[in-house]
Amino acid sequence: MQVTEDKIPLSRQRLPRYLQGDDVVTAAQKLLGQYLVTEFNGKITAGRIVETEAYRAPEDKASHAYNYRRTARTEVMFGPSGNAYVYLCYGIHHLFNIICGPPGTPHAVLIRAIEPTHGLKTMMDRRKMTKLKPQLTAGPGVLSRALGITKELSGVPLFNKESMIWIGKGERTSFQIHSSPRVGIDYAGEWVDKPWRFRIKGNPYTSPAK
DNA sequence: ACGAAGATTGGCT
DNA sequence: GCCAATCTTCGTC
Repeated sequence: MQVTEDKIPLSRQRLPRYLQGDDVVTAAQKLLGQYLVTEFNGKITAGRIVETEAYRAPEDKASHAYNYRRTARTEVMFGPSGNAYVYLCYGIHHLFNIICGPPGTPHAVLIRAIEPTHGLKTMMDRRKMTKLKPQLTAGPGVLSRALGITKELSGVPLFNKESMIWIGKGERTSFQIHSSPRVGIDYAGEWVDKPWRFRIKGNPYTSPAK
């Protein structure tokens, strides 16, 4: 598998308007094709976002912030849009979200998969992999591990000049978006069926279908 | 080669 | 007690 590095711009950007409005479903689609980038100890790792899910609290039962539920964990979702929300799943996996919506509205977009583009060797070291395979970053838990993202980063701004993590502007390329129901939320009643999972059609780095 | 099944931990109600 | 993603192991083709 060949991946071309370095040609792709990873430049930081200012907080886009679509993250501040109340349409988190559109925001989840607009984030496809952009780059999720981290830099720790001078090591840059990045990948193109190829799969997302929208979470629309307070109405959305599948969200941790359903019905404005505030806990130590969810508190950052009530903070500024454009910040990170990172939580622990199964006590092991750190799942990365981008906070969206008008002030006080706890919308979020979960990043479910990226296509690795920069720092492949560093990512494979972190994942203890010797051969490049899609499972390097195809899945919300493994992508965080590859990029070095942990819940310590929950609440940090993604659109300022200094963060160790940011959203790099993607080049304008055309692709088809495939939408389907979200996964792992069987308890969420009527919200189970909303087609709020978005993926770049045909991309091999999207997480396994269910 | 591929799929199903089982084991695993922390945050919440 | 309920919720969740991934790795490993063990079938079957």
